[in-house]
Amino acid sequence: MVTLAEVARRAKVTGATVSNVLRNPQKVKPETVERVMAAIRELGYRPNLTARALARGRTSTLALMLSNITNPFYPEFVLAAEREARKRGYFLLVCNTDDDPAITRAYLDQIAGSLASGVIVMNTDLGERELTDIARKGIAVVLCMWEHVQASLALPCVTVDFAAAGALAAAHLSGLGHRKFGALVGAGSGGPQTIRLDGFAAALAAHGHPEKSLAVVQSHDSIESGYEGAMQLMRGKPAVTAIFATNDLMAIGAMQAAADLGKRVPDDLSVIGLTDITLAHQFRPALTTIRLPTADIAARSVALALEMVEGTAPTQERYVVRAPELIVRESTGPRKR
Amino acid sequence: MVTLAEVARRAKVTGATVSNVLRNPQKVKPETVERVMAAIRELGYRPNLTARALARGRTSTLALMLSNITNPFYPEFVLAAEREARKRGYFLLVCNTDDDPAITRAYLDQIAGSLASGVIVMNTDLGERELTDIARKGIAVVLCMWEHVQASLALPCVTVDFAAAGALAAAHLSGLGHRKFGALVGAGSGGPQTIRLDGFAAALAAHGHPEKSLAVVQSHDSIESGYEGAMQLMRGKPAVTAIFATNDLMAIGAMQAAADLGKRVPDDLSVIGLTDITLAHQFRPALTTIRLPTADIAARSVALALEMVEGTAPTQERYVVRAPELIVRESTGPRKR
DNA sequence: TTGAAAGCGCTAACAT
DNA sequence: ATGTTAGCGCTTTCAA
Repeated sequence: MVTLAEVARRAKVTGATVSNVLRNPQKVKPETVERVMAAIRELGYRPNLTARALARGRTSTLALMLSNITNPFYPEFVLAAEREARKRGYFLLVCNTDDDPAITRAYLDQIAGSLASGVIVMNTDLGERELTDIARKGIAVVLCMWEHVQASLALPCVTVDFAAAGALAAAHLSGLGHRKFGALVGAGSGGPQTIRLDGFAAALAAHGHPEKSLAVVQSHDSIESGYEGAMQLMRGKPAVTAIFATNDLMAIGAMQAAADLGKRVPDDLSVIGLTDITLAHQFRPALTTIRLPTADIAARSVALALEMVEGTAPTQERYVVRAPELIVRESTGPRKR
Repeated sequence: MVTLAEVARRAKVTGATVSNVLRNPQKVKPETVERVMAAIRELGYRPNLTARALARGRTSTLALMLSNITNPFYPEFVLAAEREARKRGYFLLVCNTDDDPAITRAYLDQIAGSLASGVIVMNTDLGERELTDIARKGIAVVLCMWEHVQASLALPCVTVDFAAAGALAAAHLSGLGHRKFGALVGAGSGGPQTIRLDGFAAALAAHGHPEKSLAVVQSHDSIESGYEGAMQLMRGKPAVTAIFATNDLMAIGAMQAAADLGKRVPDDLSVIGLTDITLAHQFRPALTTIRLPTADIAARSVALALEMVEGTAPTQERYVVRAPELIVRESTGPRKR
C-alpha cells in the first residue's frame, strides 16, 4: 500500500505538504503541487480513508436506518440518498433493522462508536429519547419521513405532510361522488399510520360525510395484507365504493381483491394509494395515488445530515415538511350508482 | 467520547488489557474481566471502529457494487447480504454504479484506498483486468451472479448456472406442447444476457425444435421494455404461443402486453420468467418462473468475501455455482390447439 | 511556502 | 496475567 509518506519522499517534501496538496492546494506553491501530483500519479497513491477519519475525528460514511429494504419504497429512497451522499464525498451504509429494537440499538451503538458520522433514521421502535442520546454523542441524526413530527422537535426532521396527503385522497374520492369509504391503514414501526388516516377522515368530515360513512381496517404494508383488508372491507355492508390505502402496496392488493370478487376498478370500486412507488404506474389498472416527493426528501435528508456533520447546517432548515401531490390515473372514477 | 484509556484508568489496568477483554477475554483473569466490563458499562464506552480499523489494517465494512438498487432483484439480495454481514460483525456499503464506468471506477478507487476490506461486484462494465488489479491491492473481491463465468476464473465467483436456467424454461414450455417460441432477452452491464438465451435455445434444439421456431427480441430489464418486446414478438407471424423472458420484470411486461392484445395468459399465451423476484408470485396471473437462490447466493458471497478478508477462505470454494429451479404457477399452460 | 511534531484511539508484539 | 511500547496513515497546529 502506498502511503502519504512515500509520496512525500518521492516529491521531496513532507507529509504535511502532500496533505495540503490534497485538500488545500491553494496553500501550496503551484510548482510543488505539480511535483506532488506527479508523485501521486506515478505511485498510484490513494489516501487511506480510515487514517484520515481517525485524524479528523469523523468518517466519510453516513448510515441509513430503515426497517426493510425489500419494501419497494426504500430502494427508490436509497438510490437518491446514495447519489446525494456520493456527490458530497460520502458513502452510504444501509442498515436493515427489521423493526427489531435489538438490531436497531446495536447499529446505533456502533454508529455512536464512530461507524458513521451521521444517521438518517427512517423509522424505529425506539423512543425518541434513545435517539437524542446518540445525537448528544456528536453524531448527526436526522429523522426522515416520520409521521408524528410534532413529537420530535428535538431532532431535525425532513418529512411530508401526511395529514395533507390523506386529505388530498379524501377530496379526490369525495369529488368523484363516493359516499361509502373504506380505509386500509398500514402500520409502520411506530404503530399504525394514523396521521394519514386522520387527515383522510377529517377531510371527509369537512366534505360533509358522516362518520359512519368510513370503515377502517388495520393492515400491514404489503400486497397480501392489502388484499385481505380489502376483502374485509368489501364484505362489509353497505359495501364501500371507494378505498383509500395508506400506502401503494396495500392499494394494489385491494385491486387484486376487487378483481377476485368480480368487481371492476374503477367502475365498481375506486382505489387510491399513497406514496407513488414505481410499481403504482406499472400496475394495471394504473394506480391513482398521492405522490410523496421521495427522491427529493432523500436528497434533502442527506444534505441536512452532512451539513450538520460539517458544521454548516443552517438552523432554519432543521425541520422541513414537503407537500404531497395527487396523481390521477386509472384506478379511481366517478361513483356509478 | 469515552476512550479505551479512560476505561483502563477506571479499571486500574492498561489499555492492552481492556483491548484483550474485548476480543480475547479468555486471556484475562475473570476477576479483571469483571472489573473492566464494569468500567465499560459505567462509562458507556464504545470502541472506536475507525481506530481499530487503522490499527488492524482492515475495516469492518464490505462494499456491494450493483448497477441500480431500484431493480427489485437487488433489494432482496441486499437484505440477505446485509444480514450475513451483520452476523459476522461487518457493515454493508451499498454502491449504485448506474452502469457508469466512471462511478464504478471511483468507488473501486476508494475501496482500494481502504474504504472497505472487501467488495462484492454484481456486474460491471469494467474489464476483469481492472478488478484483478484491485484484488491485487489486498482487497477481497468476489464476483457475484456473473453469467460469463468461464472468463472469470482469476477471481472467486458465486453465481448460478444460467444456461441450466434457460434449459429448464425450454423444457417446461416444450413439455406443454408449444411450438412457436419467443424470447425476450434482457441486458445486464456486460451486454445481453446471452447465456440464459443460449441455454434456452440449446434445450429447445435438444427437444427437437427447429431453429426457426424461436424468435428473439432484445430488451431491457424492465416491465416497460418487456411490454414493448412482447408486442413485437406477438405481432410476428406465425404468432408465438410461449414467451421466455430472461428476467421476471420483462415477463410481467409481456403479460401486460398480452392483456392489451386481448390474449389470455396462459390460455392464448404462456409466459415464463427467470429469477423469481417477490413480485412474480404477487402478480396476476402469478408468474411461472425459474427461481434463482438469491438469498443463498447473497449470503454465500458475503461469507466468501469475509473468509478471504480474515484469511480463512478454503481454496476449494472460490467458485460456487448454484442450481436454478422451475416454479410453476399460473402463467404457463398447455398449448391450446 | 514548507517542515516538525504531536496526536487520533486502538492493536499487537514483546517484556515482565 | 498484565504492562510497555511502537506503530497504523493521516491531519493539524505551530515554527521556521
